[in-house]
Amino acid sequence: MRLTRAAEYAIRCLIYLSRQGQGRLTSRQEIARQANIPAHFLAKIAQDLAKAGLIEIRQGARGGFILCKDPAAISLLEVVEIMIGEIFLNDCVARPASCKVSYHCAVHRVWIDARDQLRATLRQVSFDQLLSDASCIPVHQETLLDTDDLEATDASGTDRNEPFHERTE
Amino acid sequence: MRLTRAAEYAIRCLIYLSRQGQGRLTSRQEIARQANIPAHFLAKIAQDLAKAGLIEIRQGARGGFILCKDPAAISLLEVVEIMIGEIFLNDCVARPASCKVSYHCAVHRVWIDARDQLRATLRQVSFDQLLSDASCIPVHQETLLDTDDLEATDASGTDRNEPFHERTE
DNA sequence: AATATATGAGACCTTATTAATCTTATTTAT
DNA sequence: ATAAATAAGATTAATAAGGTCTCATATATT
Repeated sequence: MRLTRAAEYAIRCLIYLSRQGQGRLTSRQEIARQANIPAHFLAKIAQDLAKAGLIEIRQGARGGFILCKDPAAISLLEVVEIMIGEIFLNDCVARPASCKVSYHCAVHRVWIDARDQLRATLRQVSFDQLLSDASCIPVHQETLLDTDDLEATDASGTDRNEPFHERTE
Repeated sequence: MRLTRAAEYAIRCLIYLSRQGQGRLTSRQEIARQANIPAHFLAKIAQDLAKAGLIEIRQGARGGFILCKDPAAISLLEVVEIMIGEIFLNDCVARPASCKVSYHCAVHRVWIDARDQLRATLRQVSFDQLLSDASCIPVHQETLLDTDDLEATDASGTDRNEPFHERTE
């Protein structure tokens, strides 16, 4: 009963883009590096986010991602469910057909309530509330030095606390 | 983000045993058949429940499971966490070490809150509240006629829905 | 004591999901 | 035209879920 990595990465990606500001283009490589997301994996995640209309993907040289919506208008629930599908906490809620008596079932009702509550909690959180300095990813500080063909150096995330040091080859 | 089948089966098993009443022995086969649980799988699940002290397992001829606690004293949360481990909704809550700034992280706080809320909801539900007629498993159907050679049928239908059955040691 | 009946414990297997990665396009700035 | 970037989907590796099987052990009955 755990969020997937893809969803966590999507949240990190959107936090990063929200900090950049709506409408501003950021390269996939930069996001991958700064938010510590495997670059190729991020490409796939971005496709889901684009399909849902949260970001626009710009191809070609100097391409990247652009946040389409106001961070205040994007809820955490929205992003989570784009990535993992609608939240259900148990099977008989997800597929009522699998449970003949579901409507009357006491257990069923508990899970319905729990689910509704969880979704409400996540729905109340929007991305403008998630931009505080000490968030999951380091605050971007114009590290626009060109690292060319460098893929996200996974490197055990040693740069997560020090996002501002120059990458001296 | 879904409950496992093992946990759903455990809940069904305990509902069945709760209906039988605390202290009353019921064979694994009967529970498996009535609550629609693969019998061998139930054996494995029962071991977890026994280890946690919820049931006692009686081996040998005329063996089976015995509910050790008052259904009112068993919470849904307890059973769920016996089966799937402590509930965490995301990784950085489960393993704070994986997230260097977790204490200050806004996203982290949301998941902490959501988790606490979910656990509180499940904690409030006890098994005596889950015995209503139209629950996930049928109420005491005496359809034990199909399997002839079975004699663990426990003589007559004295298993009414008395929550507090006298302990017949 | 011998036998039949039950479950215990854990190894084993199969399938599904997760988490990436790789490869071959396609698009765009210069 | 070329290099720089992402698109899209196939492929792979690792992990977990869900269930099955086998041998061991315990108990009631004869």
